[in-house]
Amino acid sequence: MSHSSAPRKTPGRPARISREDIIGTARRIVTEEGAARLTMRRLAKEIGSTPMALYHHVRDKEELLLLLLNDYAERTLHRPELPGQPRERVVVAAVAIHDVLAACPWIVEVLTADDLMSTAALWFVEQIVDSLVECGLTPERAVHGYRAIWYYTAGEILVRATAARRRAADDQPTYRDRVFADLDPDELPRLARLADRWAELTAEDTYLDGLRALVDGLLAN
Amino acid sequence: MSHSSAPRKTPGRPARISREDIIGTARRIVTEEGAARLTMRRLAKEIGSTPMALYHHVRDKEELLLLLLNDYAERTLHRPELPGQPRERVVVAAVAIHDVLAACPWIVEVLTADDLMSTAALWFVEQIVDSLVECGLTPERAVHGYRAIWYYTAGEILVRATAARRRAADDQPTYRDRVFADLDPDELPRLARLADRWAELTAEDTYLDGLRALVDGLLAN
DNA sequence: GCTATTTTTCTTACATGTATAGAAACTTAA
DNA sequence: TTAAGTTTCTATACATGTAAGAAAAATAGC
Repeated sequence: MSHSSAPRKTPGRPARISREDIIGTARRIVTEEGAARLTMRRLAKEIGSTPMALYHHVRDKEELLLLLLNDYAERTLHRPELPGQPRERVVVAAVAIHDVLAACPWIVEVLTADDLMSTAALWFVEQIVDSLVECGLTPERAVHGYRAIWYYTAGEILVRATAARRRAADDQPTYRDRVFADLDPDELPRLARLADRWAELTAEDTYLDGLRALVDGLLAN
Repeated sequence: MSHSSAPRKTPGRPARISREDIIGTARRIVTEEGAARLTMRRLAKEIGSTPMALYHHVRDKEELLLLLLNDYAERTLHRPELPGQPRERVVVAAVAIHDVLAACPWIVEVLTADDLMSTAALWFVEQIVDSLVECGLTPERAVHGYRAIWYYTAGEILVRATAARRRAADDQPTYRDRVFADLDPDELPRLARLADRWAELTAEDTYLDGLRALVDGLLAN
């Protein structure tokens, strides 16, 4: 842990842990035992330090999770072959981001980030914005289009992940199930008729369909 | 608080607090002092009970917040005049839901709900699904279309609310600002050229534009 | 070498959500 | 009247994130 040569230059007590240590250990805990086991105390013990020492390297636990998300993106988000048609490029880039994030359940707590900001993810943002421009949108509308895609993508992941978590935690039927069980067919005829198929229909993965619709709509002008 | 007449029928110790008491008091605390001040201890004290007594009426704090959200929807989500054209109906119904939710910042913590499920909100869901069918979609595709709209709407609110919260908490420039400050123009030319306008562009409210694009795309087949 | 300064770490303490165990207050049946 | 059963409430305890400030370990100036 100590560096014998190369006299230090900065004053102050030398750090015994680094942000990289923290992220690396946190990643190990999360991948081995799940995000629920990642506590500041546990992390500190694993590193051989104290909980409050961590707070000199990360602002709070949320920042730690964001760093973890960037780290995860950096090592899992590989650049795919993008198709030649710009419209398809948008779809493929968005799907790539979506699939990597959706495979990572603990992400929910931080996915409300403004944008994806790891340098790995930025390449995808670039591809999306650039392809939208190539399709004829102004740069401004291309940025807005990318944002709409991001809203849709983040929303899909968040809503589905939360629903899955609630289903896993509950043995009883959901609140939603109870509400749908006794809909008034006069007040809400369409929903009443669909009630018994609602769970099945909303369980289907229609991310790609919605994405294509959104992209088509964005480019329709 | 005591009911003199009408002999009780249920065995067991009579309840001193009700779910309605809890929700009502919680609503008062949240509207008067903000969601951050709503703690189980504070709520219990305000009601004149103990924290753990609340747990016989709500499963946990998350359920309390969900109940609070439904309560809020019930009293704020009024049915608007819907236009005659079904496509416009979809847009107007979605915007109505969006605007009510977006005006309610504390909602973020529970907005990852599967769907909106208050009876007030269900009317809007009915309108959206029914209008999509009237536009020619099958009922199945209409449900999927509604879900896409919900993903987009929830995502927009969550992402924007979280971004606003982070901006409010931070005096320093955001992580995003720092990343955008030194983009490599060779690697990410489009983003580099837009860098200094990114904050401004993403701050614009383009919910309606994105919604119209999505609806157009959903109906384009 | 001694002191001041700076940076990191450690100690202690608090607020919060909630699990657990059991007491209290009812109704019903014997 | 008492015993059993049921529901609600209370007391206590624990894990967690993190604020506040003391302590430690380095450099810089004298």
